[in-house]
Amino acid sequence: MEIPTRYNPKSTEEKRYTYWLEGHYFYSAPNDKEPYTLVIPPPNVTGVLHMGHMLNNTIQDVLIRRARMKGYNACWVPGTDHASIATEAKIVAQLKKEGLSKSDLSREAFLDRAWSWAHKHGGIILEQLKKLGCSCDWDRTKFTMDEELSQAVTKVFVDLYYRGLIYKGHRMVHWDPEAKTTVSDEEVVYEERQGKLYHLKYKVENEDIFITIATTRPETILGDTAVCVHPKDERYAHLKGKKVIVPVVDRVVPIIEDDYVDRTFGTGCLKVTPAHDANDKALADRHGLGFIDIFYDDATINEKGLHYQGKDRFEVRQEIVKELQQLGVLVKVEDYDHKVGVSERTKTVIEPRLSVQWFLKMREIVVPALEAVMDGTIQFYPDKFKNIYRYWMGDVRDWNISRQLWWGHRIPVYYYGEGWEDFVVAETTEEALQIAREKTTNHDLTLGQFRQDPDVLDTWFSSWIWPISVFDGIRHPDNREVSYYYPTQDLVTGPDILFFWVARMIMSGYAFRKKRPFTNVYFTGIVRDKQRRKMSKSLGNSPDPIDLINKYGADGVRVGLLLSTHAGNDLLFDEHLCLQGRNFANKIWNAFRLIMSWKSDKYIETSELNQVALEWFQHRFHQALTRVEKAFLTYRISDALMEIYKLLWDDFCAWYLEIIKPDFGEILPLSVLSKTVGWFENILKLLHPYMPFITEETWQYLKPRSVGEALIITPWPETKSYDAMILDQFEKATQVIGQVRAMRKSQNIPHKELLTLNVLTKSQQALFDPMILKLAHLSELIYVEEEPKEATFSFLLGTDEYFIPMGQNVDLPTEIEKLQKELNYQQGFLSIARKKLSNDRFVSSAPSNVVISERKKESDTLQRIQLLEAQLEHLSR
RNA sequence: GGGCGAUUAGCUCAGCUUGGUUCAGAGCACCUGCCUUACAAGCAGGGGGUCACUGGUUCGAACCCAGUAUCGCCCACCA
Repeated sequence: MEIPTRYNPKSTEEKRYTYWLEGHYFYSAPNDKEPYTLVIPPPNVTGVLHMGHMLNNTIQDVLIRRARMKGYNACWVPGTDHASIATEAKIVAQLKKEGLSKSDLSREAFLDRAWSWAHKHGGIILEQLKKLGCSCDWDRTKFTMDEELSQAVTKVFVDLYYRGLIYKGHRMVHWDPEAKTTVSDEEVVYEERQGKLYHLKYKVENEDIFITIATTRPETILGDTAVCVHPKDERYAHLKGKKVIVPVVDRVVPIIEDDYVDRTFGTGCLKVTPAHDANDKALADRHGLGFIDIFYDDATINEKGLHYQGKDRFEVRQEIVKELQQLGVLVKVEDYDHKVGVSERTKTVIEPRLSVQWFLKMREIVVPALEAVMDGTIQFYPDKFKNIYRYWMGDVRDWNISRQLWWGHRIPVYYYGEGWEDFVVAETTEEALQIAREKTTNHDLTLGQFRQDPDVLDTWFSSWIWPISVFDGIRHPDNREVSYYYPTQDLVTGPDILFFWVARMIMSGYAFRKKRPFTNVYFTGIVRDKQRRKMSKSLGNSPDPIDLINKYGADGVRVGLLLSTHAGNDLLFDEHLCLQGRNFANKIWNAFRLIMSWKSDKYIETSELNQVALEWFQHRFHQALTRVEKAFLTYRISDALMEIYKLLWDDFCAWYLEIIKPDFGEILPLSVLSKTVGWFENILKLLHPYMPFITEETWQYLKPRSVGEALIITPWPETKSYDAMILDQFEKATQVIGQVRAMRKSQNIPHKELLTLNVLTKSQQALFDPMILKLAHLSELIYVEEEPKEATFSFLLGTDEYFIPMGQNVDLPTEIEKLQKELNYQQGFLSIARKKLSNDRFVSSAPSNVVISERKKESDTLQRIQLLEAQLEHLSR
């Protein structure tokens, strides 16, 4: 095989991904091995891969590949989410382009369109994940609206209904007038908006006095059913029990008193619009008031709004202010900034509205879910999210699960009477009919008299059971798959869906399997640009991930993303990171080429130098591996990568390969070459989860491999203990080399001129001397008893002193200055140590080992000062 | 309004749980010199930080405590 001089990511990636697919390496089925399971956070079926997905799925792929190599039965389940409201919005937008609206189509025709859209776009994002290298078991690909998963959703609804946890309620809900549906509390986001506070005066009935209220939404006076003051407010004491006339509509409404009112805000008097404000509704309930709904479902004013009927709420706001002014009741207008709730999906201002909806009771279901996270049964990384979780779980309100949409799981409720009062809940219409017949004792009841609830369920009502439903564990709780794979191991997701998804999966896990759905949750950060702006389509600051892959290679992009990601920290993405990843891939490729270029012969004897190098690298490798394992224990995935990065680049390439690199024309002993290949292979193993393509590619070139020897399934190296002393000695040897190199540089001594190094030491450690000789270009290294007589350059390491004979053109002043600087530093250091030691309280209070080490510092420093002074004197002569 | 977290080199972050390890580490960026026969997507060398601020505890504080400032996040019905 010809090895290309340059690594070619594109051809390699296509070739290797096909190779893995054909080898069925991603495939998983229950067996005797211990499972390691991941379920993908299902992206929206119509979505396109963005940087957040890239990060999230790269992390999952690292985890699953590592688990696979560690011998687990690794299973990563991919899939997509139907994303009820988001997808429906896209279809509606598509219709709009054709001049159609949703109501122009029948439900069936609309769903046909949605399905064809889903089929057309559904595969795109998964194909993109393949480009990234994701090793999902594609045979298991699931969609939340698959028949099997849809039945699970229905079963869960029915089950919870009969457990008394789902109920139908007339409540104040969040209404999205754009999508014309309710949304849950979590789907409302609050945005700071500049607004106005309007002061309006209402005339008191039969009297010539007025009361002034303050409101940000003057259009809602059309629905006023009272005004309210604080019972202890002296200013309004004389108005007790009286009535006022609402301007424009001329409705007579009572003045009520409630200590809910903040006397210091506005005028201390507020208007009550129970149909369009949750607080007002609560007030109205306490005081037995009625409510007047003034909106159609698109938030235009309905017939209650007189001449405003048919106009949009914001338009009406402008117009009614003018009318109020003309009526002379607009007292003043103040600027007022406040938070406005908008729909997460459509960004439309949410309209609080009274409506009949389906709710899931949260009180009970939350209990085991909260406990599991608090007692560590489920671990969050980083754990600061525990607090946030606890706070939210502590006062979560019932979950509004019904949506006035068509795309989604239709609510399994069947009405058989005239209105919406008589209904049955069942998994199938047949079952429903049977129940209804028994309930009504009307055995002539027919399917024709049945109407299924028109609403669908919140998207999250299907994804909250995802870890169970992908293994069909709802319909068949004891099936082999779910028994084997559930609970899953890790969940990797963004903190933005902590409440939407993570919390609810934990609830459903306990509600339906009495077990946690996963053991660990790794929260990724949000991918931002360098200015810390969230990456988004509208800002145009988000690179196309596929472009990046084409430019830097999938491995390069993966490394770029992972190098700077710390759990829970936002990732400030910069293309430069990918460049670093690509350069790293290049480094691997060149190390590989170098090794492949070496000739070997089994009859050549291993030199002392090579033995030393091999000895050291073994310890260094196991030190790195130990650190990698430790980092993974706490999901410090970027730390682990950096450790391997340095192992390959600094230790393997810069030191090890340089040490054993044969001189021109030399041939390596076979045993050295094969051991070198072995260490390189070990590094490839550690690197494989991060950079699957280039590692598999080089792995396959290194040796002929059978199907069972693919890197992707090669066992992960065993951690062994290592000798820190040897690593220290090596470290010291590298410092000697560095000092000699620096000396050469400052004195312009060419590499070709071999030098002699004299060492004056108390602690002779000659193990790495051969390496020093080679890499510092020395002719010899001599241990001496005392300082050489002739003038030399010198440097200190610890208490060892090194001397190099001076050549011809010596730059003495530079040398003297350097020594002087060092001397000053040492003297400063000495004074710090002495200051401590002269403090009686330090000597008496500090632990003895600290005092001893301080004494050693003092004596060592003194010794160094003496050496430096002697050198200086020597040179100054 | 309530709560949580952060503030360490130009940038992104470790270190803080258990205060003392030769006066703080990494990667990137930067500076200097090198196209040396794996790699200029590289090699060798180098500079750079009163650990946000103010107090306190202690023989000793980046680390523990209190306060201040700035930033970020989550929650919340003040019209």
